[in-house]
Amino acid sequence: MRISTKGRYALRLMLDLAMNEGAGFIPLKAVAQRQEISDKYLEQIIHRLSRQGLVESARGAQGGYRLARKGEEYSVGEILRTVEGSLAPVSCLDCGTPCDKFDSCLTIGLYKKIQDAIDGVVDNTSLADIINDYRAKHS
Amino acid sequence: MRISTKGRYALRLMLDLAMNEGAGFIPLKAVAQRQEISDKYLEQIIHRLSRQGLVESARGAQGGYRLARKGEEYSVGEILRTVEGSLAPVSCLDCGTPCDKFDSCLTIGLYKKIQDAIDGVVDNTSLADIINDYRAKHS
DNA sequence: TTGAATTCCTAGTAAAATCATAGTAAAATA
DNA sequence: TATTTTACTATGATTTTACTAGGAATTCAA
Repeated sequence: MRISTKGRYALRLMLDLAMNEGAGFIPLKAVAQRQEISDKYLEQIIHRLSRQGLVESARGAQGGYRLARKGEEYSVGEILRTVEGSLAPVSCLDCGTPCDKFDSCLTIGLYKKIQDAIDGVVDNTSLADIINDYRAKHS
Repeated sequence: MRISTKGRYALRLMLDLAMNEGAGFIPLKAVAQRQEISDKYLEQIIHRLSRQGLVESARGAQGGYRLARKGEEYSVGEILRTVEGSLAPVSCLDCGTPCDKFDSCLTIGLYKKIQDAIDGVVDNTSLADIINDYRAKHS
């Protein structure tokens, strides 16, 4: 039930961009240094976020990335799903096409509840929420 | 965020034993056949459950396994943790010893919420709950 | 007492996933 | 034109997952 580094790095990356909102395009290397993450690995991760339109990019000198929207308009769930693929605890819940034993499956109800519980958190927490919580705690 | 086969098989195994409560010791092969799971793999899984006292075993002919308690006295969380080790979404939440960046970590609060959400489901669902829900739905 | 059934325990192993690293192409800027 | 930066693909190491194999120990029944 672990969130992979991909997901965790994506979150830290997006939070870093959110905290630097308004500073224009930020080169990925700067984020990588601040977050102490391999910049080449971060590159792969942000690539997905970029293709899905979660961040905007600018090539070349003075280029970099920035959020496409405001921090409060990103849910953690959207970010995690973009890089991790799915947060479902079992694959049957993934694509809507149930497995062949769906009707006789004792456990599917439990897994749905787990999924709903996770979704309830990640879909109702925004990047801004996280930053605000943190600032409130450290002031 | 997937529950591994180990966890899912353990659940099905325990549910199978729960549904056969009162039938004495049940050989693992019977469970394996009913659940269509490799009996050798199940053996490994139940071994952990057995060492932790979740099931009782009897060796030799007419031997097998049975629940150590009643179905309503097992939470799904206990079973999953026994075989999977931990349900925490990140390792920092595992052993209580926080990582070195704990205080400056923006995201730990989020991960705690996710963990609490998952725990809220699995620690408040018993084997008997699952069976009752299923029977209610299929009557 | 022998044989069958069954748990107990340890190793090994193939495939998949994870976590990167490397290198090159393309674009933008100064 | 040189430098900076993203875009994209390929590759590799390590770890985890999901099993498989085999034999020892135990129990029961004939």
